[in-house]
Amino acid sequence: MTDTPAVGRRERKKAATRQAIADAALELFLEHGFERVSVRDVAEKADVSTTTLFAHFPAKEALVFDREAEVEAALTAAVRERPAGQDVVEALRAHALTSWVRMASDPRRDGFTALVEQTPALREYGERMWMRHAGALGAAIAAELGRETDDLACSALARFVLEIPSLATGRHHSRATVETVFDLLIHGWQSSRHGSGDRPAPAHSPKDTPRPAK
Amino acid sequence: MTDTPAVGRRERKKAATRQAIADAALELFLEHGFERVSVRDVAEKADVSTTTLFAHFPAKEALVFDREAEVEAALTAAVRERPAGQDVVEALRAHALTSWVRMASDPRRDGFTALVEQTPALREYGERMWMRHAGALGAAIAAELGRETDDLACSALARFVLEIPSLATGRHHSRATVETVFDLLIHGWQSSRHGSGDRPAPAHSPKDTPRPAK
DNA sequence: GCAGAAACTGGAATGGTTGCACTTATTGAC
DNA sequence: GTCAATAAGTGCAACCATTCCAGTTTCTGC
Repeated sequence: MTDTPAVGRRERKKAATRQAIADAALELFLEHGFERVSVRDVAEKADVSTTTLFAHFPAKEALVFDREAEVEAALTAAVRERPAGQDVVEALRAHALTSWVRMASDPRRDGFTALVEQTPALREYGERMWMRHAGALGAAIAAELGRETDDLACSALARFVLEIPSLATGRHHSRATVETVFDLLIHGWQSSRHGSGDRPAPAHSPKDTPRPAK
Repeated sequence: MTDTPAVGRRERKKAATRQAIADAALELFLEHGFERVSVRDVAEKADVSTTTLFAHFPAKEALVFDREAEVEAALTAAVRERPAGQDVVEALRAHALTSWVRMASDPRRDGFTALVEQTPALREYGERMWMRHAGALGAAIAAELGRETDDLACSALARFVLEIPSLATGRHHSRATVETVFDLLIHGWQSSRHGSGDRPAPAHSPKDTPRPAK
């Protein structure tokens, strides 16, 4: 009785419908597998028409990744509202470590993670999902640095950072992955010639034909 | 009558069929647009069944990008057969400049380029296509450097390099794009604070507190 | 209240993709 | 040459995601 918090009944119902669809989808996918469940099944279980389902989600794969909007908001917020004096890249690293690594190691998400990693269509969709945010992130970075909105270096940095989740899948130590890739981004490939690295000639090299040119 | 070059009639015919399909597809797409041509149309024009079409290409979009295999081969060859003493990254930059930039500016490809850029499904498929080579390229780099096949830095480098074509689309000076991104990759973000860039702080803060630690 | 917008519905159509049972062509071995 | 094995191709029907359409119901602002 106390609050009419500016969100009307309509909006609430819409959100509820959306949530019902996403919940139904995840449950069915987890139980039977993504490709063995049709969108009609999902719509059925959520008690809506398939038309409605597609009014809320642009594709079957999107049913699994609700939350895109929030993820992008968090991403740009991480650079825009970073602690005073903090480097943009540093802010991104911090965000990656707190948000992504934490999420990856949350046991409640194990089923979800397994589902995505075992379903090619979902892995692919997930990777593209990250890249869809590259524009927004690049623009945010550029804005912070006072460069043109489509500044190449900023766009590139955004894309590279957003490759990290994809690079991390299938690797055990996701924290170390984040750290390593950020080191590479900050200091460049040049400095990454650690111990074992970059003396292509000495060890085994029959592969150095002195002058092929072309 | 002189050569039986180890490729039998069967293989030749198969290749011919594949080519006929790709040719028919490109011609129809260029004339009517990608989405207004159905795979059945393409099959029809190439005088094969749609079943056969899908035996040669895994998806409608793939009809446009035949040549994937060659592209990947060229990519790994670029690092494997680079001039003696040349850095791996240098070899990749050279490859990018000669192969990609040249291709982008070839007027014979204008129609093709326009088709891809104007069709979201094709742009997307094209971007994913590059990333599909990341595994092979990363492995090739790792092999050259004597690291583990799935070495993180190598995988990351491969992916970052393969982002370049996508970053370059829509930008005028594709050569400059390649150069800039390689500079970023080699020397790192730290060094990319060029002239116009890095004094966004006037308003709220000097953002380089050297040690916020963690 | 009421008009208009927005959410939702049911069903049919479109079109990419796959499965199946079958024919035809090529090959390698005898 | 003959033949069996195999790969390429066929035609068709089915599947399913996605969209279109023509409504109906439900909110919202006035």
